[in-house]
Amino acid sequence: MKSDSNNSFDRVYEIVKKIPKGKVMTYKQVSILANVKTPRVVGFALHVNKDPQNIPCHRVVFSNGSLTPGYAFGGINVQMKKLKDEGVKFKDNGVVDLSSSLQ
DNA sequence: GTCCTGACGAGTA
DNA sequence: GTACTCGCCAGGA
Repeated sequence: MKSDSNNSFDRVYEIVKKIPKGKVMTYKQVSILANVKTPRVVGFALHVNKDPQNIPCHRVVFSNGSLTPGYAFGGINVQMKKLKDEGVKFKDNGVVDLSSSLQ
């Protein structure tokens, strides 16, 4: 029957799960790779993520490098801490340095 | 079956 | 340079 990545949501999960450690991806990038029309679906997919332990939502950031405001794991500070711990570089404004961390 | 909301992005004023 | 609005899709009530 249908494969795992047959739905847009599953595709988003596949992409996010494939983000390497120390790297981040923007909602737009995920939406394009997942073949979704709007990045909004990506955010919604992560919001209803069924495998938060396998889906590093903290590696998905805004196209401007900002972190997710509604981080479901604890908050932006936790998200930032995790990303820093993985080797992701941050700028002085508290946003991810996409120039070095963008997948 | 229908309406509203929602973790965004880009364009325009 | 900043702020606001519009468009898009999917899920839940």
